[in-house]
Amino acid sequence: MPTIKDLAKELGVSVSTVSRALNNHPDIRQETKQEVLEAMKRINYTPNALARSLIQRKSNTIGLMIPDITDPFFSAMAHDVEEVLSDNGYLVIYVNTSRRPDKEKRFLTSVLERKMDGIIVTPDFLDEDGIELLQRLKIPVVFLRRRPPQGLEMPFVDVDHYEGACNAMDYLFSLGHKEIGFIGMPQYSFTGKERYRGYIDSLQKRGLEPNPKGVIWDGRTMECGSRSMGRLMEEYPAMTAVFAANDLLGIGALEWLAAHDISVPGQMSVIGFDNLEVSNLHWIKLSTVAQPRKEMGRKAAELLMQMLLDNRLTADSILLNTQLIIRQTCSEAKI
Amino acid sequence: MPTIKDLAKELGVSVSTVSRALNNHPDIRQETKQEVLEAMKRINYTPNALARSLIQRKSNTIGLMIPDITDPFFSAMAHDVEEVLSDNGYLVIYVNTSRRPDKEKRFLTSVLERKMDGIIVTPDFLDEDGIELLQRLKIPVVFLRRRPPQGLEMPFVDVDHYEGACNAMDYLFSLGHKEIGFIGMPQYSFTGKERYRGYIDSLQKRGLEPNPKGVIWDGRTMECGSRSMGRLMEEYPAMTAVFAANDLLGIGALEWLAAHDISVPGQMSVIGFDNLEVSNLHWIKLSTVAQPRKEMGRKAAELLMQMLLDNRLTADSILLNTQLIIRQTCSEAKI
DNA sequence: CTGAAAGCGCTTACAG
DNA sequence: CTGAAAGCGCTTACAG
Repeated sequence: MPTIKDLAKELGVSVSTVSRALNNHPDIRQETKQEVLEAMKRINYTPNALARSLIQRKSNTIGLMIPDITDPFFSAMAHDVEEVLSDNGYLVIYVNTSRRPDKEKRFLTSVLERKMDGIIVTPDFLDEDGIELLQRLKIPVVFLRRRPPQGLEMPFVDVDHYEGACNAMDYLFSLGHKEIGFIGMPQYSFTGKERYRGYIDSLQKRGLEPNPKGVIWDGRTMECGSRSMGRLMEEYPAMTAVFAANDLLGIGALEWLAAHDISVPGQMSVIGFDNLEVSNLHWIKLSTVAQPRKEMGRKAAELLMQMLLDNRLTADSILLNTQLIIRQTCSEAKI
Repeated sequence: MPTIKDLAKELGVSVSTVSRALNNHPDIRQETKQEVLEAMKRINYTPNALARSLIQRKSNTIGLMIPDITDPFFSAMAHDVEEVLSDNGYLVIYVNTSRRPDKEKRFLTSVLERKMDGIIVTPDFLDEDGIELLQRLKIPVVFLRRRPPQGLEMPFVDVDHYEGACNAMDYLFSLGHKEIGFIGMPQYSFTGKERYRGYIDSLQKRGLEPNPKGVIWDGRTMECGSRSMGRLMEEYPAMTAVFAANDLLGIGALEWLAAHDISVPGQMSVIGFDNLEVSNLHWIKLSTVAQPRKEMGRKAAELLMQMLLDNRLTADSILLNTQLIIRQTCSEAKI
C-alpha cells in the first residue's frame, strides 16, 4: 500500500505539500494540487484514516448501540441513522446488546478505545459503572427511545409513549369501553412502563378502578400476546377491550381470538401500539398508535451532527408525537 | 485522556514495559503486570485503539455492506454477523447501500481507508471499478447472498435459490398443477434471477411450454405482489397456481385474492419463497421455501474469521439448503 | 506557497 | 525481565 511518502517522492515534493493538497488547505497552489490529485490516482494512493484520526483526534465514526437489529423498530431507526451519518462523512459502528448489561458496557469501552466521535444509544440496563463510563466519554451522546439517567445532561429523542397510550385509552373510552385489559411488555422495559402508566392513569382519571386481574406481563412477542389473551379471557370475563402494549402482542391476541372464534371487533376490541407494517395487512387491520420510527432515527442522527458541529455535549431533547391509527379492530362496547 | 506515557510515569517504568503488560507479552514479570493493571484502573487509562491499529496494521474492524438493514432478511443476517464478530473481538462497521452503485463504491473506499481487516458484502451492482477496488483490498472478503464476479477468487455463502425454486415447482407439479404463473422480483436481482431460472427450467423439464404472459416482473414489495396478481389473473386465465419469487410478493398476491373473493387454495394455489415470520400468521399460512437466514449470517462471519485466522484470502464457499414449508395455500389442481 | 521537524499514542526489534 | 529508540502514516505549527 503506497503511503503519503511514496506519493511525495513520486512528485518530488514534501509530504506537507501532499497533505495540504489532499485536505484542500488554502495555502496551496492550484497546479500543485492538481498534480497531487492525479498522481494519487496513478499510484492508487488511499489515505490511511487511522493515522489521520490519531493526529486529528477525530475518528469520523459514530457508535450505535441498540438492543436488537432484528426488531423492525430498531432496524428502521438504524437505517436512517446510517443514512444521515454517512451523508455527513461518518461511518457507523453498530452493536447489538441483546439487552445484556455486559454487552452495553463492552460497547462503551469500545467507544473509548476507538475514539468514536459520538454515539447514539438505547440502553436497557445502565448501572453505576455504565453511567460512569458515559461520563468519561466526553463526546456527544444521544439517547434513542430511552431517557438519560439522573445527573447526565444528555438529550434524548423519543416518542411520548405515555401520551400515546392515553390517546389509545381515550379512544376506547369514547367507544364506551370501561372494562379494559392490558397486555404488557417485559416489566423492565422503559417504553413498556410508560405505556402502562398511560393505561393506569387513564383509567383512574375516569374514576375507574383498575382490575388487578386485567393486567398481564409476559414478553414482547406474538406468542406472548396470544398466551396473554387466553389468560385474560379466563381471569377477566367482564373485559370488552384490550390494550396491547405493542402490535406484536396485539396481533398475538388477535390470533388467539380468531382461533377461538371470538369475533373482532364484535365481541372484543383490540388496540395495539407501534403501527408495524404487518398490522395493516388485509386480514389484520389492527387499530394502533403510530410512531414516526424512521423520523426518530433521522432526528437522532441530525441532533448528534448538530452537537458535533456546535462542539456541545448537550442539546434539547426531541419528543415526537404519536398518531392514533383507527382501523378495524375496535368498535362500540356492547351494553 | 491519559496515555500510555502517563501510566508509565505513574509507575516509574518505561512505556515498553507497560505495553508488554497490557498485551500479555510473555517477557514480563507477573508482579509488574499486576501493578500496571492496577494503575491502569486507578488513572482510568484506556488504550488508544487507533494508535495500536496503526502500528499493528490490524484495525479489528469488519465491514458489512448490505442493501438495506430494514429488510428482515438482512437484519437477521446482520444480527448474527455482529454476534460472532463481537465474540471474536471485532467491531462491525455497517453500511446500507440502498442498492446504489455509488454507495457500494464508497463503502469499498472506506474499507481501504480504515484498514478494515475483512468484509462481508452483498453488492447489487459491481462494475469494473468495484471489482478493481475489491482486488486492491487484499483482505478476506466473503460474499453474502451474492456470487463473486468472474475472476475474483472469493468465497460466498448463500442458499441454493435455484434448487429451492425447483422444489417449490415440483411440489406444485405433484399437486397436478400445469398452468403456473410467476411473480418475479426486480430483474437485476441475483436471487430473483436464480429463482426464475428454477421456475423456467422446471417447466421445461416437464415438457411444459412456459406461457410468456405467465411471468410478471415488478418490484419486491407486497403492493407489487398484489398488483401483479391482478394482472396475472387477467392475462393468464388458465392459471391454477402462482409461484411468487418472495413471500412479500406472495402475501400481496394473497391480499389481492382475498379482496376479490377468490378462495385459496380452493381456486388458486400460491407458494412463496423466504419463509418470513409473517408468512406463518394465522390468517396467512403461506406455503413457502425456507432459508436458514440466521445461519447464513453466522456462517459468513465464521468463514471470515477462519480466513483471518489462517491468513488466507480465499476459502470454500458454503451453499446451504432450503426447505420446503408446506402450509395452507396450495392444494390439488382442479381438473 | 513550500519544506523540515515535531508529534499523535502506540508496538517491537534490539541491546543489555 | 526491562528500557531506549525507531517507526506506523499522517497533520500542523513554524520558518522561510
